[in-house]
Amino acid sequence: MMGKVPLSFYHNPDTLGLAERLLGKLLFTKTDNNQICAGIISETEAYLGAGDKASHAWNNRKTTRTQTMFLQGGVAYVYLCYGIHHLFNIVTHKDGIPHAILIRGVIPAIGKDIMQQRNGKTLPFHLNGPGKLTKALGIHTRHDRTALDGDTIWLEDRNINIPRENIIVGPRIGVDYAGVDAALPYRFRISDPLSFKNKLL
DNA sequence: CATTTGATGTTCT
DNA sequence: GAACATCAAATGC
Repeated sequence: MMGKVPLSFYHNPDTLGLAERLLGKLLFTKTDNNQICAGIISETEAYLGAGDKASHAWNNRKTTRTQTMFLQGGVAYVYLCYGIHHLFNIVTHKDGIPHAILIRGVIPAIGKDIMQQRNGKTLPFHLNGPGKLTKALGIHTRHDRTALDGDTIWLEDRNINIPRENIIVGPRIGVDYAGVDAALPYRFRISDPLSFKNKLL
């Protein structure tokens, strides 16, 4: 299963399973300057829509912003957080079910010089933080609703397999407002990204 | 070290 | 006008 991830992958109703399987896949962008960058996904969070208080689409709340999440899986949901950070999510599930997966971390892999320019100074080995990777990859709120089978933002599977014992599952970050749902184990991350440094690419 | 704060803009009440 | 799926720099021990 090499190559570009097909739209059908994102139509899967098992959003939690998808969030885990995204680890190790490559996130590609070809945005502002038409140059290709990619990073290995190292951290994700699942947001399960209507029944999930931490989700923007909790209780099927439909607004201009959240409409994107109600689309069929396989499009980008990009929104602005705290006035500064553009956060990138992947919409999953079928049309009308507002599930999404937030990408919280990547390991820069391709086009690192471009990513470093965007980042300002140096480019760390591990870009941990949802606002940081979008900056380095050139993802902007203008990419909201971008289909992930095009040539602007897409994922590729390069057979990087993350063993189960190297995946840490835990509660999501920054969602304390969500009451009991804040404690749900919907966050997935590679336990020690540094240990993969030599195996990758 | 840990903790607080300032930046900044869109959305929702 | 408050809140917000954040981050880096400044401040306080």
